[in-house]
Amino acid sequence: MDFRNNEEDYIKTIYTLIEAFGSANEIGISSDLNVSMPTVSEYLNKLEAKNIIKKFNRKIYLTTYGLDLAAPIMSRHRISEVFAVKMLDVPWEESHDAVMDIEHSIDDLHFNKLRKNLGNPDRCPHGNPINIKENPNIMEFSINQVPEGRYKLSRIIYEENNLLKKFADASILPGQNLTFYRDGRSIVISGNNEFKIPEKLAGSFRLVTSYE
Amino acid sequence: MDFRNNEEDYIKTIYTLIEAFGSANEIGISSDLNVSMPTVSEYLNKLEAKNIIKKFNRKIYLTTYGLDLAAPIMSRHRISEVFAVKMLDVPWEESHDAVMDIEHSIDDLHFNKLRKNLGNPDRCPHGNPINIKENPNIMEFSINQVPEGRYKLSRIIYEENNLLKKFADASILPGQNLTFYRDGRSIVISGNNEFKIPEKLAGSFRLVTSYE
DNA sequence: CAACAATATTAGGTATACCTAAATAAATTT
DNA sequence: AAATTTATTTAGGTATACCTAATATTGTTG
Ligand SMILES: [Mn+2]
Ligand SMILES: [Mn+2]
Ligand SMILES: [Mn+2]
Ligand SMILES: [Mn+2]
Repeated sequence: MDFRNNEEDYIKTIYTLIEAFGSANEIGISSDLNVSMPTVSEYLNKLEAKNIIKKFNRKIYLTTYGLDLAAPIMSRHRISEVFAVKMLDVPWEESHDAVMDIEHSIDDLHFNKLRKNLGNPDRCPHGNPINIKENPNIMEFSINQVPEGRYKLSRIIYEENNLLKKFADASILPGQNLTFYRDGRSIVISGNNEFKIPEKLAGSFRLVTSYE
Repeated sequence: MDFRNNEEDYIKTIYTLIEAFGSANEIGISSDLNVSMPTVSEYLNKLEAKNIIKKFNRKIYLTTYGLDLAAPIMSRHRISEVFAVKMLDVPWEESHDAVMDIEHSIDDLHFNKLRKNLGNPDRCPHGNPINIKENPNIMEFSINQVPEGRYKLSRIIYEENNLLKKFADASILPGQNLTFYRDGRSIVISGNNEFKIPEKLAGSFRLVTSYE
């Protein structure tokens, strides 16, 4: 009876799952928001009735209206993460979890001031754009689109704690280089050290060609 | 169905009313928190059952335990106000209202980091101490304790929007000088301009002798 | 001191976001 | 195709913080 998610949390989670993996499903939402499946099912009905999401088969998508709602939500989330890193001394890999209350507690007007006073960042600590409607104009690929090799990490879309920790431990933050190779249904990534992640997560991190 | 107060809000409001006026009552709490009288009555029963408050006649006080709870709550509130002024460009007289969500959304550990990164303030923008258990060792008086005349404003405990605005408009912020005289049941205060406030509020602002 | 005003409480009800247990539907395996 | 596993929904219920209308209590004052 402690954490209660609100509409913004549902939209944020759905947006992120779609951006990372193409669509969202109820299991993913349930595990990201730490609520039971019936709770998700029920909540999605509300979002559907409000024309925020649409389901095809069992895949969940945001409507155009839903995307319009998502833009400022993602922006507030990502500015909050920059704030957490710069003003609360939170390590970048923990910043996603650290802001889950803050992001709802400041309005857009004040978030703009905060962003300015933080030096006008345009990416969150994980490399994701603060303005999702701005096309960053970068040639980004997800791991399943490119051959094994060496790349620069552009961003990590699905900001899951354990995943982020692995990157942090290997000193691979956005902007840094990594090498990867496939091992069956897994992907082995190395920076300062090596770690393995399931192929399912491949869509979540985006790479650019490394010119170094 | 938008704003919902939680236990911290009730404790903060009760603490403030007691500090400003000696005790709290249900009407004061109701108007400060914008909730109906039955809601207050009901909530106070819970706080009493939890040994946080105690009623004598109709006057409400915090227990020792309640005061222990109030200390970090007031601290978070007041650090939030400094943050609002410095990082969100909020005018000092509006900062109290601006932080009503923020103050609940950051834990003590991170509030300490924030405070440090804000330059270790020890007062909120209204002059009130961030650490309420530290005795500021200042000879402070409320208006009903001193003769008419010229004083330095030390702090404004009851941070009510209209009240703060009057001080701001007259350019009297904590640390600045004011002159006052009595006019029946009102008090007339002047800084850059003159305004009148009901005697009831006298306890809320504290003065020190001005040496200028 | 009765009358009126101010303050507080009771009674009965709402919305939101949760939950467990059980049922159903869809996708994978044997 | 039947059996099993995975994903989703239904049914029925909880806690928290609110509300209005009505009633009771206390304080003030003519
Ligand atoms: Mn994040
Ligand atoms: Mn991020
Ligand atoms: Mn305040
Ligand atoms: Mn203050």
